[in-house]
Amino acid sequence: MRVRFAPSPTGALHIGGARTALYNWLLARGSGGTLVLRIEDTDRERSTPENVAQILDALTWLELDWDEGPISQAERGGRHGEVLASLLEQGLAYRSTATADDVKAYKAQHGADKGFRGAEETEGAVRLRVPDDEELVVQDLIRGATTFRTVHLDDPVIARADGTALYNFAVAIDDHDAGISHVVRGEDHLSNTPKQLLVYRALGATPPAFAHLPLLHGPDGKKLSKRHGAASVQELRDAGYLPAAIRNYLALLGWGDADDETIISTEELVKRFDVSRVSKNPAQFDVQKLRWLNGRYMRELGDEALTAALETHTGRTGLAPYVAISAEKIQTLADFWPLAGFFLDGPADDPKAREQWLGEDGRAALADARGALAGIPDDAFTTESIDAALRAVVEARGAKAKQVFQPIRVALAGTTISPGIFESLAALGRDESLRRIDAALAR
RNA sequence: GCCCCCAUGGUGUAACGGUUAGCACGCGAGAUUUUCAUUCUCGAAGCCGGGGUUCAACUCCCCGUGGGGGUACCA
Repeated sequence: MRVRFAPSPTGALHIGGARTALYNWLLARGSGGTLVLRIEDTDRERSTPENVAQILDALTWLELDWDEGPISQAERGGRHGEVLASLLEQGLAYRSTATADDVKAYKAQHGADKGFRGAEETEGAVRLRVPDDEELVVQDLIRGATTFRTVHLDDPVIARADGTALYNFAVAIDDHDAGISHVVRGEDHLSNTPKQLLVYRALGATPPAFAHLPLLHGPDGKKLSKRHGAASVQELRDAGYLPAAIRNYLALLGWGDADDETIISTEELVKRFDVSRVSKNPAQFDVQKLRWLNGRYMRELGDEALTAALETHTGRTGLAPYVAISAEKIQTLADFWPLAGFFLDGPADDPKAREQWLGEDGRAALADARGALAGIPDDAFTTESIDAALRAVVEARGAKAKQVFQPIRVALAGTTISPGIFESLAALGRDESLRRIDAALAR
């Protein structure tokens, strides 16, 4: 089995593209086949080296490796020209200067459902001759057979007037030459497939097996965009998601197993993935579920690996003491700093928190707490001893726990949200804790 | 307009002719609790509509409706 993945070099790797890449990868890895990466760079505007590099970078970060490629248009141009000349010579294609308006006029005359048939000229773009009335059947691994009648099909332009190949022509030749057996791509290509089938036929080649994936939408049913959380793999990376979590989420977004488990390792995914079970419905990207899943993956990482990931993501070091006590409170790597940054950068400034918890009562409680904490020797400043000391303060004051704990929290973190208060004090150390409490008391 | 695809709760999916229509996220309630979370328990919420076929239809067929895609000298 030879599977090919052919992203378009638009710069960012869109989530839909990432899912397509994943499915191709799972298919190839699951079958012990080969994954061929080809860049669909027949578009002259978009195919910049920078854009191609970005796509490759995103795939690498997602840990979706490939066996061959990337193959690009530059190295294929000669071959495309060869085939083109041959088709022209055989009369399977012809030159035409017909424009989109000419096609419209043709339909106005012959009927809206009649495909455009041009007259042969000596110059212009190259169009493929489409048979009069024939049924072209796309055998799709997901949808079964889809029939297109050639009467409805316009003679497609396969090359520009300057002889450079267009997508529908180039893909077929490239895939055929690369010996591709499976083409898995977005549903937006389904309607183009009959044109490609015609190219395969002109080549005298057997077409590969196709699988057209449903498209992805944002929460509002519209096209996925940045305001939906993230639209590209690059954005997901910046937002602090883990590749493994994204792979798991994407796999489940449009595919389901008979035993419906939610958390599936990539290894397990490779074993179980089956293209024919891919859903036919377009799916909406749900950031909430991705966040939840990512949280699970982060906690499964363990303190050491999570610390490493967080240090890479934040660009800071010495995070280890704060990671373990924060892990259960964050869902993405980006969630960490707002929660635990105060350990290293000092308390945040939240006037509302101060107002609510450092009023007269709060300060009194804080003063008592300070006394209790100061009574703990420096080498015994542990979660346990802090716990005991503070609970004694709560009891002595006849207060509710939060009436004592929240003022301390605000003194240390500046906000009302932080890791556990005993753990936070212990992580900060006796001296720094007392210093921050004094500072809060002095305000 | 024309061509093609699709249709299970808010979201992603499972069941594929006979089930109280399952699971997960989210949501609501409760338990745990020092905040926020985590974890656990319980709950609300679904087969687009109409015709067939069949003893029986979410499952098969047709029509309608709705959504999506294509219709470029883009990919």
